[in-house]
Amino acid sequence: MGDATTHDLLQTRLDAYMAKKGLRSTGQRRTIASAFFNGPSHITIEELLVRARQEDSRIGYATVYRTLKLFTECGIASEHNFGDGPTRFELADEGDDHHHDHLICLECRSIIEFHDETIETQQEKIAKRLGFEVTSHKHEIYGICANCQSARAKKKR
Amino acid sequence: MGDATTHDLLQTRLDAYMAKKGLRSTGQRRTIASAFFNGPSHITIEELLVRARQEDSRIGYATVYRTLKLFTECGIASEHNFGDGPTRFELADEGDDHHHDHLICLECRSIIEFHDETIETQQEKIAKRLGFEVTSHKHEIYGICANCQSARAKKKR
DNA sequence: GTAATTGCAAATGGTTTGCATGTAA
DNA sequence: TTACATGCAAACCATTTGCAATTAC
Repeated sequence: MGDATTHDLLQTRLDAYMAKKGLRSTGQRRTIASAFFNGPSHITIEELLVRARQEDSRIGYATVYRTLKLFTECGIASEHNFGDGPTRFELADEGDDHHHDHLICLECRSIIEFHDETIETQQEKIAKRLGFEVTSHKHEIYGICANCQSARAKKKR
Repeated sequence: MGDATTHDLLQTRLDAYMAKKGLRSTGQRRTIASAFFNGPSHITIEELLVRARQEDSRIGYATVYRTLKLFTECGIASEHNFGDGPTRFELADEGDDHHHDHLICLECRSIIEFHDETIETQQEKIAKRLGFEVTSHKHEIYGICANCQSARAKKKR
């Protein structure tokens, strides 16, 4: 993840989607896409706006919202809300077999990604048993990360 | 779930929490508690307000919010937001071993609960491997329920 | 040329809060 | 009698939308 190949793939998917829908490749969209591809993961609209404005200071709030909605629709971005503040966006997984979920530290708000085939499989089994056709899922584990645990232990001493 | 025993248990936990914090047992709180215990699961603040007002028409919006925050804090309610509209509340599970998660139909918005020990265990394993101390988790599967699938099939015919 | 796109500001929806009044203990 | 609780309206925050001006194709 994060290499040129991934970006190319996602860029291609975006281009295809825009072509199919008759959408236009504008300067703002290109700037926001670049900020999104090159910025940190789990980025917010606000953070993205700051980065995009370094390229083009006239970019507006609503445009970033609209553009990220577009990215999500076409499948190159996925959104998560981890229960505090605003929605965060990340590059989409490249396929079902690459899907990842998150552990979120309630103290420092750091985010760790994990992938677990056992859970994915089990989930499918449950859905099938209940006659459910799965579209997507959200699996978030909240807790205290290793770092914050030792910081706490230190404080107590 | 839903039997008198469960309610008694939760009521006791609520009373204990209020006593400990020096909070008062008011008419509004009793009314809202009763509406929550006897109403449908996955209820919204709005729905709860309507029900509570059948008992006491002067109950305000903010009071229901504040009361359900109290219920959540003391552990008798748990909240979920399934991505559309407002937060929904349900009676808390009675222990870690009873924890359940949700399947949500994107078409009819029905909610199915499931419990899976394999997933719970696997989740713990992942957290431990990453040095994470788990506080809570959220596992939601979104898709199309059996009913809506057959309704779709019928439409196509 | 024309339909898509943008920026802005205003609107929205869910939730929280300040404050004067009411009430449980 | 004195905190705590309540109702109301206003504030808040993230997000969406209407619209006139702009721009890609």
